[in-house]
Amino acid sequence: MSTTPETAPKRGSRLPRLARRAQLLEAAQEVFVANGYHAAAMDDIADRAGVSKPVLYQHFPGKLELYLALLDSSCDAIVASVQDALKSTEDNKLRVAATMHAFYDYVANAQGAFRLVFESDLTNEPAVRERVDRVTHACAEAVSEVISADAGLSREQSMVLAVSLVGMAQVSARYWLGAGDPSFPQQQAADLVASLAWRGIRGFPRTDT
Amino acid sequence: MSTTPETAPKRGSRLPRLARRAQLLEAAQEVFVANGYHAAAMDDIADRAGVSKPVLYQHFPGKLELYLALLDSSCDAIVASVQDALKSTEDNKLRVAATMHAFYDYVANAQGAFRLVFESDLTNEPAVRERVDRVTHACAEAVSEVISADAGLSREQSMVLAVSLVGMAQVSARYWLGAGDPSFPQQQAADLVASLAWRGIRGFPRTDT
DNA sequence: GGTTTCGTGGAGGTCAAGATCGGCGTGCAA
DNA sequence: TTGCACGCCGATCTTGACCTCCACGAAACC
Repeated sequence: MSTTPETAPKRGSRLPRLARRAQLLEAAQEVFVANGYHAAAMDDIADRAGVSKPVLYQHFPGKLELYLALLDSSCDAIVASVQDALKSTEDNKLRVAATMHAFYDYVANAQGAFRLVFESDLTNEPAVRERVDRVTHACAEAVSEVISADAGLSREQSMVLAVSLVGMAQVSARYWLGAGDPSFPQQQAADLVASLAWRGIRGFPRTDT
Repeated sequence: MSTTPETAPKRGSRLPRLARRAQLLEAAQEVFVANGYHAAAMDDIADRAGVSKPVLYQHFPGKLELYLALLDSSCDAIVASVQDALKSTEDNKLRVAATMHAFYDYVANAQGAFRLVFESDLTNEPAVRERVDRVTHACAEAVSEVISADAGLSREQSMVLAVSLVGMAQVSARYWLGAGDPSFPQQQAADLVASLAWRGIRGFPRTDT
């Protein structure tokens, strides 16, 4: 009848509010990444954090807000990473490589946070859709500025090219991660795709065959 | 305007089994495309088809099976389209262009069936994940054969490049469709991205700067 | 050391959505 | 004309997940 008298590792320990919130966010990210939004239950998140559900609801108004908090972090992370990569040099070839590596780093690390952005199962929710689209748009816009500055293309044209490069990075990085081939390391894959991107984009708008 | 010009779905009219099934599939595709899997209710699908829910369950065992039937059609369509495009010529530059146009055609037409493949919100379901991954894999493999035949790269390398090109086509086509800019027609966008892809992939494995 | 306060925990309400049963009407055959 | 068979519909059930209510215990303060 009585619960285990000896103190469980985390069960029952009181934490400062911010620490508790951080712990809840971490637990929620693990569950959302592993199961997606719909298959993730608030019970699972609370259990994973070692607390009960009311505690969760004292920190977040609902499941959607909890998800959006994590999604915002993930979106900000990848966008900032890409922007930093683009600002890291003035050599466009190195820029392409740095940006490609930024995508691969993000996919390979960040505890799978990329799944929240690139594999969300809540894209019908307008708030989610808006954030996910914003990531592609922001990354592409940063790339597009570099393209249009050097190539003299129209805004729509350079945006389509930029989105193409972003899609290339995003899809290939996810494929590389899913393949999980240890004989094909991250650096090598990212460099290969970066060379593909650079060969494609350099020299625009030359139209030779 | 409704996209059903002639079929008069009168409430209470009896249809042959196959015709009814086709009608149900069409209605289900509209609802799934518009709302995604989770937000789509079986009631909505039945209403859209002008029948009641029991009829739906007499044709399909459950919601998942109905979805998978549609998903299979969409997957087969895009894979076949890409394979046809690759077989349509022996000139690799034209191959790239034809394949890119295949993606753009698929996204622009097919009543939004591409959403089932590229924007599914049921990727946590293994059966769905398997089919969606299979599309990218099959398309990339077809592209990869052409690449490795001409470039002498390893299988893993040519697959990563092929997946990159597929991702480029897929993401840029969806972006172009979402932008909905009438002054930037499909043909022009597809050609632009095709030229990006061709500049990138031609001449591999040259490694000059 | 006692009291007060606040956070925690288990048990429960509510509701939406997938999945199913008793009437009903139509068309065919005798 | 009339009985029969078959497919369709309204109404219902159940499940599962999000979201709160009543006891307990630990910390803080005088």
